[in-house]
Amino acid sequence: MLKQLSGKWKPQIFRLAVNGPLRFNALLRTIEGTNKQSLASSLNELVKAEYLDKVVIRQKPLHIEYSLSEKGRAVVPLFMQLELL
Amino acid sequence: MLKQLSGKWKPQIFRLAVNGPLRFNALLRTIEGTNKQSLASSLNELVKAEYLDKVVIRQKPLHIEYSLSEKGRAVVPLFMQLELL
DNA sequence: ATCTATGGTCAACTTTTTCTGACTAATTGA
DNA sequence: TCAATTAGTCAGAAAAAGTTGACCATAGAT
Repeated sequence: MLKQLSGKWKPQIFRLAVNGPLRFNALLRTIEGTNKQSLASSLNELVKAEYLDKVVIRQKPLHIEYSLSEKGRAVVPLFMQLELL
Repeated sequence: MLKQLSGKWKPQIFRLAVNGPLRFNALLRTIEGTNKQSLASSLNELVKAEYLDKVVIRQKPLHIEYSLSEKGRAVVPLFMQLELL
């Protein structure tokens, strides 16, 4: 579990995901110091571990959204408590 | 926070610490596949992050005990919940 | 005095993780 | 048609984490 969420960028991705769906290039711009490769593998791992859902949005600019899955949302309140300690 | 508890051996150390004070060589024997160096730096980091207290026991066989600090004990119930997800 | 147990440290090496730069491929706008 | 935005992949380099084996110092038992 800790292993699934550990990594240099996963915590930040997780935090941002709480505020709504994420898009690849938006993350790349908002998370300072990161890079495509790391971001891509972090996102893939979070999807594989079922914390995030990856959805292709077939609209105006065809794009992809990463949003918290049910499992992902379940972990949020616990994390918030951990952060208060 | 996740960073402070991530590492190959820290989760196991933490789990064992819940059952009572830990001793260096005992850990080295009970955690399979580990080694002095990794154990030493994991313990030091956990002490630095104040999850563990390091206490020198001045008794029969003078030794050192690592036990959960208040902060460490506070995290335990949250971890138990996380593991149920 | 020597051996064992305590709890380490140190330098060098290996493995894993992260970063960099080049490249791809589909879609959209001018 | 050309350029930009979307979302990546790939190979190699660099950095971080983990492992190994040698060594050290104290204390207790033989």
